[in-house]
Amino acid sequence: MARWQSGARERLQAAAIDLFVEHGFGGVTVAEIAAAAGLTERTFFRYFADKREVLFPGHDEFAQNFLHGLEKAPDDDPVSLITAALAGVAEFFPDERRDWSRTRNTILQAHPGFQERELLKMSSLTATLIRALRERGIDPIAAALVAETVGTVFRTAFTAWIAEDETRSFAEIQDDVLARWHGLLTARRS
Amino acid sequence: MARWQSGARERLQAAAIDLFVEHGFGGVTVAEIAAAAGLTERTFFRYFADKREVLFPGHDEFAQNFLHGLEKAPDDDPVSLITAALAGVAEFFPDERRDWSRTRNTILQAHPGFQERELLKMSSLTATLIRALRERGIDPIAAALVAETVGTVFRTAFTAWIAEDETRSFAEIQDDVLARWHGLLTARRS
DNA sequence: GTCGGCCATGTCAGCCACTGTCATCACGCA
DNA sequence: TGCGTGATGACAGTGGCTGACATGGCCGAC
Repeated sequence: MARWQSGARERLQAAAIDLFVEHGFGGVTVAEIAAAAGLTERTFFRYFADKREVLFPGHDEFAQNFLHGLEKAPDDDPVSLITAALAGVAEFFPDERRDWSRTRNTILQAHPGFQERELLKMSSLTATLIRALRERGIDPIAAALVAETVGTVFRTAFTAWIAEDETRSFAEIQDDVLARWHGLLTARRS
Repeated sequence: MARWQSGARERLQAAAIDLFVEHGFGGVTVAEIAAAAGLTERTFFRYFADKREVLFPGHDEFAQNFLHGLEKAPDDDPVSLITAALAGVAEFFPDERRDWSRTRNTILQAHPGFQERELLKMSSLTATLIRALRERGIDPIAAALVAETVGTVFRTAFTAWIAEDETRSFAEIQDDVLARWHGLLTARRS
C-alpha cells in the first residue's frame, strides 16, 4: 500500500478549479485547496510556484507544438512562417476540451491576476518563437513581428473558439482568422 | 504650515525606484518605501493598489493619446487606422526621458511580476482600442487585428528606443518599424 | 533480509503583502 | 468658534509564500 496517493499535482488542479468555480479565486485559500486534495498547503507550493499557477498546466509542451510547426516551414517568407507555426496547434484543442476551456476561461476573466499570468505565458511563448526565428537566420525585427502575429492569430482564434454560440472546430476557426488577417493586410493598399 | 508635505504619490514613486535599483524588488518592503517617503505602509496602499503598481503611473493619459490619434484617421483602411493611432504617441517619450525609461526597464526585466503587470497594461490598452474601433464601425476581427498590431509596433519601437546604443528619437524609430512592418507583409506575396 | 539512502510529504515558525477599522489633526467654511 | 472633510496614522488580522527540519514508505546494495 502506497503511503501517498499518486497524482498529487492533478488532484490539486482539480480541487482548485472546483473551488474557484464555487467561491471565486479570492474566496478560496491555498490551505483549502490542499485539504480538498488530501494534502497540506506546503505541498501545494512544492508543485506550484504560486496560487495562480495551478490553472496553467502544460505550458512547455504547448510551446513545443509551435516550434515543431515552425521547423516545417518551406521558406523564410513571413506568411509561410506564420502559417507553419500555427499548423500543429489545433490538436491541443479538440472539441471535447471546449467546455473545460470555457470553464477555465470564466475563472480567468473574473480575476485580473489570472489575466496577467496568461499574458505572461503568451509573452514567454512569443519570446521562444523569436529565439527560434533568429536561430533560423530571420532578422530581429522580422522575427518579432512574425512571432507577435502568430500569438495574435492564435489568441483571436482561441477567443472565438470558446465563444458561447461557436461550434466550428479550432482548426477551422484558426484557418479562417489567418485568411482574414492575410486579406486585411493585402487589400486596399495604395 | 501644512500638516503633510505635498506630492505623496510622487515621493513614493521616487523612493520606490531608488530602493528597487539598490536592493531589487524582493529586497525592499513596502514599509521601507513608505518610510523613505516619510509615510506609513498603510498610506502607500491608499495610493497604489499593490506593491508593483508604484512603477506604472499615468497609464490612462497614455491610452488617451492612442485614442486621439485614432480619431484623426482619414478612412477605415487598416493601415490608415494603425498609422493614425501611433502618430501622437512619440510625445510621451522625449529624449530626456530615455534614461529614466532605461532604469525603469532594468527593474521591470529583473522581476517576472513586473512583466506581468506591464503586459496587463498593454492588454488593457489593446482592449480600449478595440472598443473604439468597434464604435467606429470596424468589424470585430479587423478591430482586434488592428489593435494588436498597434501594440506590436509600439512595443517593438519602444524596445529599440531604450536599447543601449540607440540614439534616434522615438518618432523616428517608430516610423521605421511601421515601414518595415508594412514592407514585410506586402513583399514576396505569391 | 536488512540497512541505508532517497524522496514525497508533514510540521512549524516566520516574513510580509494587503485590508478593515477607528483615531487624529490640519484646513476651510459657516 | 465649532463642525465637516480629507489625508494620514495606528493597529490588528488574514493569508500567500518560504526555510528548516522531521517522518516514513520505497528501493537498491550488500
